[in-house]
Amino acid sequence: MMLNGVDPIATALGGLAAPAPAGLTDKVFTGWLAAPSRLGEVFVAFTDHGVQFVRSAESVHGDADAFAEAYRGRFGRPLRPAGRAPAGLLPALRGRPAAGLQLDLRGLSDFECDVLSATRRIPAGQTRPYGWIAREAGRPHAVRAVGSVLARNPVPLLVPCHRVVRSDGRLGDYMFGPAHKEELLRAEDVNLDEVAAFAQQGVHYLGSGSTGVVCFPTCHNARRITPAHRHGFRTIGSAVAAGYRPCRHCRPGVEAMPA
DNA sequence: CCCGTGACACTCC
DNA sequence: TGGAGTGCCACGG
Repeated sequence: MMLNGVDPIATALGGLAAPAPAGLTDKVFTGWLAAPSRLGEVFVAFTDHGVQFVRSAESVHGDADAFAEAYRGRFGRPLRPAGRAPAGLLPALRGRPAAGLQLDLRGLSDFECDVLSATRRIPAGQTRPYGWIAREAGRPHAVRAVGSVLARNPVPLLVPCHRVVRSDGRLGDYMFGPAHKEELLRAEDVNLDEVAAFAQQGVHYLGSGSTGVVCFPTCHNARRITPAHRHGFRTIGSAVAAGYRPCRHCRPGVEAMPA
C-alpha cells in the first residue's frame, strides 16, 4: 500500500525491498501476435525479456489456438494477445539486421544457448555445417546433439537455423520442411546450385591461390576468388597441407593432420 | 563416389 | 531414473 508516494513496508524494511524479485515480473503474462515473415505469417510469443517462441502459421495449420497450445505445452504458461511487437522483431522476421532485438532464452540449457548463439553468428547469405556449430559451441563431438537442439529451435528465423547444413553439401532437414530451408537460403542469395555442383565433385572448401586462404564456399571471401585462382578441396586438412590457412571470417575447422 | 554402419553428446519420456 | 531417439559425421567397402 502506497501512502503519498511512500511505501511504509519498504520504509520499515529500510529499502531492502526495493527491486522486485526477479521471478515475480516473469509471472505476469506472455504476449503473442501474428506477423509477416519470409515464411509467410508467423505467430510470435514474447515476454518483457524478449522473443521466446516463433512458429509459422502453416506449421500449426493457421490455428492460433494450436500455437498457444504448443506454447503452453513447452513453457507451461498461457498466452494472451499483445498489441505491439517488441523492438526489432518485424525487420528481423523480414531478414533485415535486427537492431536491438532481444531473445528470451531462459530455461534453455547451457548447451542449447551455446548452439543458438553460434547459429546466430552465421551471416545472412552464408551457411555452416552442423559440425562447425558443435565446435563453435565448445563441444566439437556433439554434432548430433546440435541437430537435436536446432530441430527444437524456439525462435526460428531469428536464430537462423536454416543456415546450418550438412557437411557433405546437402541441405539437411528443417523444422518447417527442407523446401522452406531451400527457399530461405535462395532468398538470401546463397548459390545453392553452385554449392551442389562443387559437392558433386567432392569439393567442400575453396582456396584462393593468390591469398592462400581457404573458406567455406558460401563465405563472402570465397565468393570473391576469381575462378582462375580458385582451388577446390575435399577436406580442410588437404587445403592446409597444400599451404592454405583457414579463413578468419568463416573459420573452417582444422582437423587432425595425417601423420 | 555411393552406400551402409557405428559412435556420438545430448534431451526427453 | 535410463534408455530411446536424434535436422549428423567419418569411415569402410
